Amino acid sequence: MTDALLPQRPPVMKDVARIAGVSHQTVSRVLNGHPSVSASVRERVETVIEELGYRRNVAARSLVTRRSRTVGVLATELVQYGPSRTLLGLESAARDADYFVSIATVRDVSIKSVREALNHLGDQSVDGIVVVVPHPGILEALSLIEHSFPVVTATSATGGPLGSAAVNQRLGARMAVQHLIELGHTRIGHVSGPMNWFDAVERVEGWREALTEAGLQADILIQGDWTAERGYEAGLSLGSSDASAFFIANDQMALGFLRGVQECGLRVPDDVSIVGYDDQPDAGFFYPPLTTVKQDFEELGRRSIKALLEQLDSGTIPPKQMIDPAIVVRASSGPLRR
Amino acid sequence: MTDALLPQRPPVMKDVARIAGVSHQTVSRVLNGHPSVSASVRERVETVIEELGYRRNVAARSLVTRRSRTVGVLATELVQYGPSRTLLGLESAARDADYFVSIATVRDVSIKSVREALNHLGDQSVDGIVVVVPHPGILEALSLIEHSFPVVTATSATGGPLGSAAVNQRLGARMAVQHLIELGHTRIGHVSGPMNWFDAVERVEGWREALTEAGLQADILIQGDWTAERGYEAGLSLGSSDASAFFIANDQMALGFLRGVQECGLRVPDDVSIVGYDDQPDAGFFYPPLTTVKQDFEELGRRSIKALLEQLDSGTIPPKQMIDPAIVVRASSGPLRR
DNA sequence: GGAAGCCCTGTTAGCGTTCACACTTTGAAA
DNA sequence: TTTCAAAGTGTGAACGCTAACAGGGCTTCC
Repeated sequence: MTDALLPQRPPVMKDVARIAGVSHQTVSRVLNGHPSVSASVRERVETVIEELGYRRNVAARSLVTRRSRTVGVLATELVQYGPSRTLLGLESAARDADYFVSIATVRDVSIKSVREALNHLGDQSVDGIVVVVPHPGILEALSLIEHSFPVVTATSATGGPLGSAAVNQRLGARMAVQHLIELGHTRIGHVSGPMNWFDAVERVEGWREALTEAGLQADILIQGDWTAERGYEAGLSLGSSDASAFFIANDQMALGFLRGVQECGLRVPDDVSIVGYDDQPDAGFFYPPLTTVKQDFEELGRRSIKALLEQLDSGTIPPKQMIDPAIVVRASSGPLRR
Repeated sequence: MTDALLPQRPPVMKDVARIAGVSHQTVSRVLNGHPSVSASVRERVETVIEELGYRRNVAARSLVTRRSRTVGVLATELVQYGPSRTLLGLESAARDADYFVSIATVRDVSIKSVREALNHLGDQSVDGIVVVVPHPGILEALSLIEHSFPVVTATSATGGPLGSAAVNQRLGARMAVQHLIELGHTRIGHVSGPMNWFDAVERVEGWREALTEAGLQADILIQGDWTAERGYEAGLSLGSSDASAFFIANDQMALGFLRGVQECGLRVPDDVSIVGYDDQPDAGFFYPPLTTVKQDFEELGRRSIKALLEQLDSGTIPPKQMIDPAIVVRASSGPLRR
């Protein structure tokens, strides 16, 4: 009765219903786009909703529907270029589909921290999660831990039974190596990422395949860890190999590698050609500008959400999505000089 | 009765209560750490909770408490080094405090997109939000839009009526300039960020203050936009100034600047000294390694959450937190040579 | 010995939605 | 005319939790 004049309480469905002269259920129907509501009533209700600034209470809604319209993002290394861009794509696609995005990061790949992160997301009763953690270790942990929601991965080209979107990193690596072969190089080394990353494995495989198919040896392999520091060390130690070109698994390592190589007195690309991976925004301003492989990580995020929502709607796992890379040629790679 | 054997339905409070032989309210009390529960009952209930793997339903809880235990993060430029690190800190602090983190990004600074993001977070009835968007424009929009939850900013040293944590960027800029003055430089230029960023403004101010206090002119100012490309252009145009040293507002621009300067035939640091800002992970592997200012952005995130939760508990706005920077000296800065 | 207090526990009533169903009205088919 | 279906609308009961109150023991005090 009296509550008609208490503006401090946000309006609820009943308020809308009362003012529009209908039942709360009709308001609900309008809100959910139910077909059997007459046009005139629908319009009247919508007007009142607008006037009152009514917004539906998600807690009450998800209490009864058992859906939260929230997707969880399980992430790590959010500071790395790829993952952070992916997150951006995830968020915008989720918002477009009227979903919320809740994040949980893991600091390490232990079962314990994955379980904690999963519990955290589970507590919020997310409808599904997207894993932006590119370690097989995580997927293993995931398969060991019981969970009640669909999981989609947003990373590499391999990957197991889970629905996923992926950037075709193997192809990207092949393109990089192909480019070097076309320039006349025959001894092409690789500085890889840590082998507990899918991305690293895929890029190694692509490197190896391209060389083998061209009848070349794939025997100069240095394992790195994505950091510029490790790339620098690899560059310094280059003297012990006879490679005239290197494919480096990411741009940051390539940056360090460039410096290491140049400190040894070698010139890039005259003495050694270098190709990176990621095309992070400043790769064009390395010294010299870096030839690298570009991936659309934002698109990866968007497709992952799409795959997850499809899985949520249909219950079936949609076919894997592949996103193709492109090579960006700059000054760090050039023809072989002998 | 019969539902004791239906494992597909996740257990609810009543199930725990029944098995433990208490009322559901007692279970609730145990869960919420209410003092007046006897030790024996508490233990019994906890055992059952453990056995059943019971987890409390947040939707039901927040329906009645009108709190969601969720903090919203309003962010943009999540790919930039500072913001992405800040997000990491935010997430871990929030999780420690048993809060969820829900993100909403804005692509531009228009009132429209801020309102949309705010509505999005509001729909989820977040308890408060942390703004990681360093534009005054956003704060302005924020103050124009009606919102019903506390807001904390995580950025710069100035900032208005809102609670906040901040990195002391003015001090950081002063330290950078101080360092150059100590090396004997008297003509010190600055390449700034876009002036619609607090961070950019603060760094300019710090630069200006340090110079003025030393009795030096602060008249060589180039406006940039954080990108390496713009830094590169600035570096190329350096010829038209008589500066022997430059303070660059972030590392990415410094990278481009380095390259531009060197393309002009100048050597770093022999002909010109350069100091950046951020100490992003690969700054030590630029060519030459970059002297820069380090900020603990993760700590910034943590303190922001702390400030927000305090505000949530006490209702009062806690005093602003300041995080001090540190200078990291590398090879890109050296004594003045005349 | 009874009133008063405390500690612990249970009962009841919401929170704001959606779901399942029941009820009217209308129009067409029988 | 009667019958039935379909379209539109309303009613009541969940959903799983917490808040407020109510009660039953026990001690304590006059």
